[in-house]
Amino acid sequence: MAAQKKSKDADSPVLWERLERPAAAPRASLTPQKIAAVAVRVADAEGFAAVTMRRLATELGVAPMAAYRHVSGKDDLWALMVDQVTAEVAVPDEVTGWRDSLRAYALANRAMMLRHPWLAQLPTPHFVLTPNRMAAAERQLAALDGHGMDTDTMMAAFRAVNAYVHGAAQSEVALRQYMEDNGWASGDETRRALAPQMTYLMETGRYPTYRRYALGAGRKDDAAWQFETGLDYVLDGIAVRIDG
Amino acid sequence: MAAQKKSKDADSPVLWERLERPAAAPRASLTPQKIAAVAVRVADAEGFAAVTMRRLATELGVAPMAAYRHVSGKDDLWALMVDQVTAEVAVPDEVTGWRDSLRAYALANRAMMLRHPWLAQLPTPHFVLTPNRMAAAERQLAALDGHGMDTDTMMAAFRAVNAYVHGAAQSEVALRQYMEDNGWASGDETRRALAPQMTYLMETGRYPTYRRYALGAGRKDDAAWQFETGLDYVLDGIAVRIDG
DNA sequence: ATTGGGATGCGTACAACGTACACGTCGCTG
DNA sequence: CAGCGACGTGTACGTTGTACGCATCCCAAT
Repeated sequence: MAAQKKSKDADSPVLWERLERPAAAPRASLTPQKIAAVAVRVADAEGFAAVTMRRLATELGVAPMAAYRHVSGKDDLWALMVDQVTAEVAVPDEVTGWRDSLRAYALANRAMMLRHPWLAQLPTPHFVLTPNRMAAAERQLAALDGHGMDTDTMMAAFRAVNAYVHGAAQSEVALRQYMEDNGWASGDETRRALAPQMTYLMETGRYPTYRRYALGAGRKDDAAWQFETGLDYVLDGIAVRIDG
Repeated sequence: MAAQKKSKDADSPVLWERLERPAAAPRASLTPQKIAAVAVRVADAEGFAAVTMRRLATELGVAPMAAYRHVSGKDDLWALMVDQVTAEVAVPDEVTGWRDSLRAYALANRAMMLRHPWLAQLPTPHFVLTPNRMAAAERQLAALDGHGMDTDTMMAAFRAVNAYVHGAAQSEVALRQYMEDNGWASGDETRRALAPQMTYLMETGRYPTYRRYALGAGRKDDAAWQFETGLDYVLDGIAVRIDG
């Protein structure tokens, strides 16, 4: 039953093939960082779904399986991608005071997430214990220190800001993506497209307060204002524990 | 060129096969709701990854492609799943006052997300305009109404709570999953496992404030306290605009 | 100089997935 | 009872993640 072994050894019939080989590949061309960098570039440009191991391989000019020597799989890759973009979030040293510091951190974080929308679609926030994250935490905890909060409370404050920022940025990204997927370029256009469903819902009479918002609000498309307003709530709430 | 048509008609050689057929399938056994319900059950029990079209089919006792008559694909399915669990978040009518109302909403939402951890891993929050979501929004906006905020501000407050809840619950789920994936059952066990990395980081001397937290904090494992403390920040921040 | 071994990249291969498409089969309505 | 639309089935294709063994290279010790 044993079929003859595939013979592609030395003097095989297709010897000439061997002359076509890349001959002497430059070694150590791959590193986890390079792979992650390419992955981030692809994700930024074409979305999360475009990041496949094969795609990265071709992008790196390398065989499909090559990357597996450096990352154990997609999970690893995601963690590296997250770590890389996390490094982009920095608060300048000039910023002092707990409130300015947290605020700058939040804004930088939002900007980063809007630059890398795929972050919001990662299977699970790979928050792991990375130096970049630790540095951010230390910076903010230090800013909160010395105002009479115990360490638990300080961490809770930092966490609260983080949670808000993450949630708000995520919903912002989701809205943008939803609009893009449907080809709606502006808030007005979106509302026009959604008008039928909306008027149907409104005519049930069950949403009077929402109706007033839909008709009368003026900041419906001002994502930055919405983000900062919400952020101010969080910061004000922290201020109550600190200053008051 | 046309090859002979596949003949599995009436008097085919394998006539007997036909006797094995399910004979008279009860009709209209599938509905989008039933499909979504099964999907939610599978996701709850075995995680997001276990929800495949084929799995749902076998679970429903039906051929792999059957479900596609009722949902256009996975995206549709996800939207239905989200809508279904969204219905679980309800604030009892007895609850009055903007703060109690928002608080109850937030807690119910967190509980729901912990019951359905896969929600945090959905490719993108399918927040769409569903009746369930509209009802929740109306309820909270109404609670916020009559305190001198304009509609933009009211919506910003609701959104802020939503963003915080979503972000906080998501990170809570992520932590749980991370621990589960590594087989760590408690916070202590987790810290023991992570101790090497942690002491390494601490010995760099770059994280003094974090160090104090790691050594001295007492609420590190009290997820509910952390959630509610952060929530109180948000609510306090809103209170500033309302009460004074 | 030789040679061995560990690190790196390649090729093949497989199972599982989403889903397109054409087909049988049912129940209802004329 | 004829036919038509809704429903479930079967087959099939392209894509994905990745296991596994082999080929090749660099470096170090002889």
